[in-house]
Amino acid sequence: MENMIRLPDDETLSKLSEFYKVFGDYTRVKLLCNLRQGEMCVQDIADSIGMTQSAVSHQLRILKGMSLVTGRRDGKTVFYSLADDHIAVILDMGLEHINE
Amino acid sequence: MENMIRLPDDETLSKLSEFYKVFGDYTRVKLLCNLRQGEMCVQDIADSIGMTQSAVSHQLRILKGMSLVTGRRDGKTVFYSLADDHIAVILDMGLEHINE
DNA sequence: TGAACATATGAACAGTTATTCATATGTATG
DNA sequence: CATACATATGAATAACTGTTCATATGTTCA
Repeated sequence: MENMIRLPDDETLSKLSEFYKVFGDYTRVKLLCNLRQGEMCVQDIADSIGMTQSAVSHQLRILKGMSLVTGRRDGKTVFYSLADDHIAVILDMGLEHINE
Repeated sequence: MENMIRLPDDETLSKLSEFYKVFGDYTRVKLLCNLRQGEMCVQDIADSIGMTQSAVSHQLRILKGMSLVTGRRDGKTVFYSLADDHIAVILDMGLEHINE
């Protein structure tokens, strides 16, 4: 019965929905797919997805808050990358799902 | 370079974010976790997650529209279940992620 | 230290979304 | 066919969310 998972408690479910919510926005998912290729700095992300620096920074804060990305400062610039493998797997599952 | 995935085009990204958006709601994710255990009818879902029949039905329509669940009618009642394995994998990845 | 650059943040507005309530549709059975 | 039951749907409202604009913080280098 490996497939049987107990129903998570309310707090876990709440965190879970907050976690997925982060993927549920065009800008953020585009941002994540960009980072899937490797780390990028804020302005390059902004240019790549056609968004202002401010908007990207706001979104990065959300992504960082949910531990989807991590930032690494190098002088003036901050380089962001995906926090862990779960994120890439979720992106892949999503892409597979919509390609059916 | 198995890990290298081309950046999806805008339409794909849009679909992708719409897909994840469905997970990004407490009621829906609770609903999905319930269905993870096996198929359920609408009223039982409503009772289980403490929500009105109407609210659940509205959410199920969204979930069905995005092919996250499928419905099977048996007489008066309709039984819903997860549409495919991607959904369960995504739920598992999410749970693993927040338990860290 | 002061100027220039990269990033972060706060407030406000516009657009979106989930629930509720009322009601409609679909199905079985007397 | 009429009633009862399960589910679905439409409209309205209240709450939430993402972007913009202005500005603040942090960092380098002359």
